[in-house]
Amino acid sequence: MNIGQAAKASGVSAKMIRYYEQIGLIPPADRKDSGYRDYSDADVHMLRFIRRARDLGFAVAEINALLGLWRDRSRQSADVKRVAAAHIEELREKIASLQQMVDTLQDLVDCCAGDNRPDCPILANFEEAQDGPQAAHPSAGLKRLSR
Amino acid sequence: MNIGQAAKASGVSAKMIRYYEQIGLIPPADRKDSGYRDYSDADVHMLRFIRRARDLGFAVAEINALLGLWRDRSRQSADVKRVAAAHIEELREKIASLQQMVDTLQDLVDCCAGDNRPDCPILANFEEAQDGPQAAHPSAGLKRLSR
DNA sequence: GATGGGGCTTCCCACCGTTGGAAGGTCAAG
DNA sequence: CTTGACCTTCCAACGGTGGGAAGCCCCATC
Repeated sequence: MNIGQAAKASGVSAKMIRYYEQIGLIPPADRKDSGYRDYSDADVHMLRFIRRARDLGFAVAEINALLGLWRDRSRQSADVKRVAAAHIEELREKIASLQQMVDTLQDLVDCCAGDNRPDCPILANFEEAQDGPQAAHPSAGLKRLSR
Repeated sequence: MNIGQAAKASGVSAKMIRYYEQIGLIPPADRKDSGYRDYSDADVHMLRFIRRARDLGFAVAEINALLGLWRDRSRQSADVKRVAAAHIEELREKIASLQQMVDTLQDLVDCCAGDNRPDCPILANFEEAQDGPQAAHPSAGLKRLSR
């Protein structure tokens, strides 16, 4: 199976499949004599797994952990649950931070006449507001996975 | 005033100040004979404005628009309001998408025993789930601002 | 057998915002 | 004069994804 077929079957673009291979998230694909990558149904299955995890917002490094658990038939579901719960927590924090922005902005917007006069509490706030929260950023990067 | 002072006073890092200048979000700073950038209180004021806007999640392109309105003494508050409202909408969509992930994941986590056995509904779902939503992506990039 | 078209290969570049570092010039205090 | 803190420019990286060029491969059709 060529990379294009695997892409269609898994929902992961050919570009991303090559990228995942490059960073070591997935093992190097077999090659045909022509040099073309050759994918099995099992490979596609794995790609679908990855796609699902990405759709749920897992970062590549987290997916790497999940893939490890997935392949490990003697895993403990507690480990999977822990990874998922941690991710939920990250998502909730992101949501809270975004929601905070929305609340602040909505207050400002509600105070703004929104007419043809120049006076605007939104701009006024932007001018005057003191040092903000400068939201802690996540970091936790992956440089190169396994291998 | 050196860039370091301006950074401290505005809450925008020196690195970012140079970057904002480079992409044209802010005009090139005056230079002293030494070649050092020289900032006025007005410059710092503008940087604080930018910082506030970034803290509220505005993208650089949006800040560019806001800065234009800020400088325009004959602006109409309706224009500002429109930009802010549009941004709120973006934020809400992002939140909704994140919340959707949380909901799905929470259901899965709730179903997971989280013990020492390998059976895990989370992994099972990742294996089986059909084609997901593949969330529409925002795009709308800034290549180079003004000038 | 030749030609064409579509898929595959690798490679580099872009996005966005931010941080880090290297190599060198400047400034102020000791 | 030396030291150290600051400034300058340039280059690279991070996450993940898409775009495109140059060249090879495979298959079908003439």
